[in-house]
Amino acid sequence: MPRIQPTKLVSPPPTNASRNVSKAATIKDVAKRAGVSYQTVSRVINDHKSVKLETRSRVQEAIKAFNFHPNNAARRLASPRPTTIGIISFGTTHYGPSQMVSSIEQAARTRGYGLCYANLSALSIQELTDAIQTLRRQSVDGLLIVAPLLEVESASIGKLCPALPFVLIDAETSTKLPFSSIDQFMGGRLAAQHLIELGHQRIALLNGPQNWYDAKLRNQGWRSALHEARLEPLAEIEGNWSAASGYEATQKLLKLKRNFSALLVGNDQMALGALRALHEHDFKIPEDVSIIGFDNMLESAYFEPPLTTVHQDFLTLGQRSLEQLIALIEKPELAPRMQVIAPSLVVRSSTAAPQK
Amino acid sequence: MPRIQPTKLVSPPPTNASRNVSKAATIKDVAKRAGVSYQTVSRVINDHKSVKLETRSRVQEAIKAFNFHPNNAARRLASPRPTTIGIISFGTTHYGPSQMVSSIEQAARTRGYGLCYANLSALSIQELTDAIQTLRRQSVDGLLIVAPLLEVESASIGKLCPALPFVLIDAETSTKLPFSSIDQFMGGRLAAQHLIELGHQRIALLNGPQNWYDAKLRNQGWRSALHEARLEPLAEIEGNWSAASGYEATQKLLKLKRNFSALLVGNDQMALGALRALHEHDFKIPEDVSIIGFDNMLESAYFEPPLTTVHQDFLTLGQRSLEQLIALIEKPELAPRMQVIAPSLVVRSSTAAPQK
DNA sequence: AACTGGTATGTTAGCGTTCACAATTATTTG
DNA sequence: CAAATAATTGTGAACGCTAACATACCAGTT
Repeated sequence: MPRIQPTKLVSPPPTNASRNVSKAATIKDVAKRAGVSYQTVSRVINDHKSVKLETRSRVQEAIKAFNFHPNNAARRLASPRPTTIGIISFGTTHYGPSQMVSSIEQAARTRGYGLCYANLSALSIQELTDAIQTLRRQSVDGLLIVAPLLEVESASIGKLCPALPFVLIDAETSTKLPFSSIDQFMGGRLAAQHLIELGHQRIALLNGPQNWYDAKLRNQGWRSALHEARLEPLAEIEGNWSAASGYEATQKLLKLKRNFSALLVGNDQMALGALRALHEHDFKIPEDVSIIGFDNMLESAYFEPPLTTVHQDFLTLGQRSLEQLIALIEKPELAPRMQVIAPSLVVRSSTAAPQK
Repeated sequence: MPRIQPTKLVSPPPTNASRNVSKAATIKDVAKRAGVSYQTVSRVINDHKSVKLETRSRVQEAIKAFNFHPNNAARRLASPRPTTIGIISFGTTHYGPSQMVSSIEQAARTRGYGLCYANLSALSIQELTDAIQTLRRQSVDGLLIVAPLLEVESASIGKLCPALPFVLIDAETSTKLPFSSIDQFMGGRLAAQHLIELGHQRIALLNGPQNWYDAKLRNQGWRSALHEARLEPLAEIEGNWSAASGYEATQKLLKLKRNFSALLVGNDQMALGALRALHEHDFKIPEDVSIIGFDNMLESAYFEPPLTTVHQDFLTLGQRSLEQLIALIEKPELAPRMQVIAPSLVVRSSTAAPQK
């Protein structure tokens, strides 16, 4: 028999059913169906020991029936247990950062942490503040910052993150903030030493952008090794990490006619551009010019010729820094303050002894 | 005067102060300081109109003083307003996916949404289920899935995401699930047509991994154009997107001695490997062999020689699919179901008419 | 029989916010 | 100037969960 609608209701509010939003089941729905109190359901969810096996399975069945997922917001609110970490990255279209982000995500998931993500579109305090704000709103329990910050920015993070543990990755910090990185200085030295051992004396530098901490350190590493061998760089020029910039920088370098026999390059992508420029001027690599990159990106073994470079283990770095952050969150007093991973040299076919 | 400790307390529980956790300020603390009710503070936070200017600024001051950030967990719990979207990605070390993830993050931030992130380490239903579960726990309001899922997986997402809006990006779906992509088939056709117009007839295919939807479509696009020109592929071989696999595949192809004059390659990285292999066998590019890639990754303009390829606008794709998801969340009935972006051909120096 | 101690469950009170409404004050209007 | 209206502020409840405590039950001790 059709029910008579009260005439007042011209347009009834859309029911959940009609909007297909069908409010998610809660712990109470599950409890009712399983015939227990909601607290028991909570115990099952959290793997609490003191629940009878039979009750437990009954609850689990109900959970499945409702396709129930505990509401994380409520959980966070009710319990101080940390559940989410935030990651701030910069330049994820570059090889290193993107590697790191995915290894961190992987590690976080296995440790039971969720991940919130913010990306910097520029290296400014403003952007950084924004990103931190965004993540704070997500109420993350800790922050992993994968960005080549310089001292100024690093220092301000402490202020931006009161009462929020964080780990800096590849950032400059003299002030004992917790950080993790690969030893860029050492990497630079490895590269330069390799050229020196081959007998090169006329060496030019193709730097990465000097507002990146990594780029600065690599440069210092190169210089340190050169200096030890009583050499001076023949010329020096700066790119922005891209192959395009490597190409242009090398063109400029060639115009200088300084006649270098080897080129130290800030990363593999710029090295690719450099190779291109040298080829256009009919230089043979490595006979006429030796060239060495940095990063050991997957592709560099297939450059023309395969590139000698410095390998960085981004995966390990990502994992280690996550561990460090979790330690910092869970037992602040025991956490290591800093971690540095050593890079290694990968010799391929773009370097050789100079021709006489 | 030293205070005498009660002897019972052997190890006092660490106070908040000693752990430097100093519980974050809440809306009530702010209210008290500003001399208003907590509701008024809430109004200020949410930009509600009916708050007197003077009161508002008083509250804002208090907010600053406490460095107060609204607790998102509580907010979510109390209000149905969506705040967070989840992104599931695969293969972020590749050019396309990483581009997309960062453009999506950018767009989400400006729209006021936070981003939770999960990465698939493999293309399996298991991994997918895991990732969705992880994001569910974060109680995201919608899902963006950047993964080259095949029909099987796409279909199961509907079941895995009951009552959770999502958009598939670059996934195969015949069943009208909301999705967004770049027209891979058309891209394939563009590439093949270019070679055909140059006069090539002996064309070999270097496919991407055929369990990726993109790779399949590109292949179909190639074949469709070849078929129209009454051509058959001379040979066909499969790589896994990496430069390494492109190198190996090309070596195998060369062993077949099928004497191809042009090579259609599934992406730029494999094309890099192919170039390397061909150079090792002293082929001149493009005189002896023309080669064309896919993606137009930043580096491809600096390959040896600069690579002709198919450009995909990942940034736009990322933004559009975010818009689509937000529409789906906010007004489900008005949201577009699908979006397809056209790719374009970029001609550089790796293609030319075949030698007679 | 009364006590211990364990195991299994239920009850109460928040967590920090927003929502719907009630209450107050200021401003207009007839 | 009273009444009506608008602007502003406050109150109670609710969101879904967990923590801490309270209760009930069952051995096994003394």
